[in-house]
Amino acid sequence: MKILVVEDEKGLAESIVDYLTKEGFICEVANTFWQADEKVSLYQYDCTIVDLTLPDGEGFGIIQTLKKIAATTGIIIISARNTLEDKIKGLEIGSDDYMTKPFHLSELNARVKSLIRRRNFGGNNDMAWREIRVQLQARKVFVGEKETLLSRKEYDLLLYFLSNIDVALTKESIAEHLWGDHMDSADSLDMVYSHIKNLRRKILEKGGRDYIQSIYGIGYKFAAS
Amino acid sequence: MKILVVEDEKGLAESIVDYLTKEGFICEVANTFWQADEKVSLYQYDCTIVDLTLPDGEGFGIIQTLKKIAATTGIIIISARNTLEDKIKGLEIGSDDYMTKPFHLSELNARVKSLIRRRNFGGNNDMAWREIRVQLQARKVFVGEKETLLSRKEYDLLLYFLSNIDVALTKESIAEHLWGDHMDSADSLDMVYSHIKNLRRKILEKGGRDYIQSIYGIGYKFAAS
DNA sequence: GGAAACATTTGGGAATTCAGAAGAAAAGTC
DNA sequence: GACTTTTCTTCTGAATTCCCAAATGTTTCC
Repeated sequence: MKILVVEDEKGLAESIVDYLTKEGFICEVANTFWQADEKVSLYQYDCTIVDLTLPDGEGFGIIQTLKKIAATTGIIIISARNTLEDKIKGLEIGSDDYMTKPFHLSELNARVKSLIRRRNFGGNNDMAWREIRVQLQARKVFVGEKETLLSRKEYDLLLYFLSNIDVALTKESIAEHLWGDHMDSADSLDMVYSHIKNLRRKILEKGGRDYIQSIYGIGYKFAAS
Repeated sequence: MKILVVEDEKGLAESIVDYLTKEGFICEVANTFWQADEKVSLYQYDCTIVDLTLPDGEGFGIIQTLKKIAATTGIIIISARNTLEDKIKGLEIGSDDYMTKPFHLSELNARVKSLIRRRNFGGNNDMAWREIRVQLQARKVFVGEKETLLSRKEYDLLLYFLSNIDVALTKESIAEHLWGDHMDSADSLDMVYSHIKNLRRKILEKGGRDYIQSIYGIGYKFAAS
């Protein structure tokens, strides 16, 4: 899961990233609205956290822009202003949640998780395809009737596949999804191989079929036969 | 997909080419604006990456020239200058995107892909003609109801044919499309024969008709009877 | 018929992927 | 904090796939 943090205070941005990274999210930071705009149009994020009080622009405008560019991104506003009008306006305009400074990181974390659950998977909290089934809120993965325990990377990888059934994914886009954009393309290939291998093994061990197809020179595809 | 990199710093040019080549693009380099001019007027590129700060000329002029010569080419400017005016001017003049040095190669890659996606209208569409059908997203090729597995070159070749139905393609333009212009013209012809043959075989094997017509002395044409 | 162009076959070699294991890092436990 | 356990990363060599080049056979054109 990838999160974009739009915040100009370096200290705050850093502590948010620290916290959320430890929670298993891939985090990236934009210091200005302009940067945020660019990043959102280039990459996909599961959630965007926006501080409304940045120096370089009118706050509410950017929310609408973000919405337009990437309709799939959930948005959480953080703001120093605590007026009810602002809150309502924020929600009306398209943000999904609203927090006022100061706040506890643990609360932000909880809201992010709740938001991602809500957005990506509507009311039903499972993803399923063939005999593979994932309970998102419980973070459990089943192969047929048997549960298999996946590590964080394996879990993220499986979810990435499940939300891209029958689509050819390049090794690079997989790497980018699992580690963010700070990775050297060359270095990350071995890691991708490794995690693919582990995921395959764990699914096979539970009696599942190997749906991860290798595409020579390209990457992988999750598909039936 | 072919990309032209206009950059005089050998090191930077090389690392860009390395990275994008691994991503599956065909890359060529021009060290000067003059060279770039020539190349663009001779060949077709899906995207041109231009460093504005080359020694041999006024930067913005070349963008307009490129646009005029090859309106179909997407243009990404890279520049050391970070002023807003430059950025705006660049976009006004007809570039599609703007990056400031230094940048991550992964970001450049993302921008190239996003640009190509934009230009090709979504890119998620299928291509089909007679009983040949290609699902671009899944990178699947069907002949009638049967799927056939193509290697990278074969796949590229088929796509080239499908986007040039009923058009006579010279062997040279095919070679140039598959390998770029760093090929010895003589050597590459045999390779073209080879890949043509493999593509033919794979389509015939699945019960398809042979739509690749040889035109003696010229090249090939993808057409019905 | 002869020369040029095209087609097919083959094998070496490069690039890519895989499997196993060991080392490094992180997380959990007492 | 020191220990164990898990996860992540890196490394090695083997296996696979594909690309290319050369040799040979076939067709087309004049």
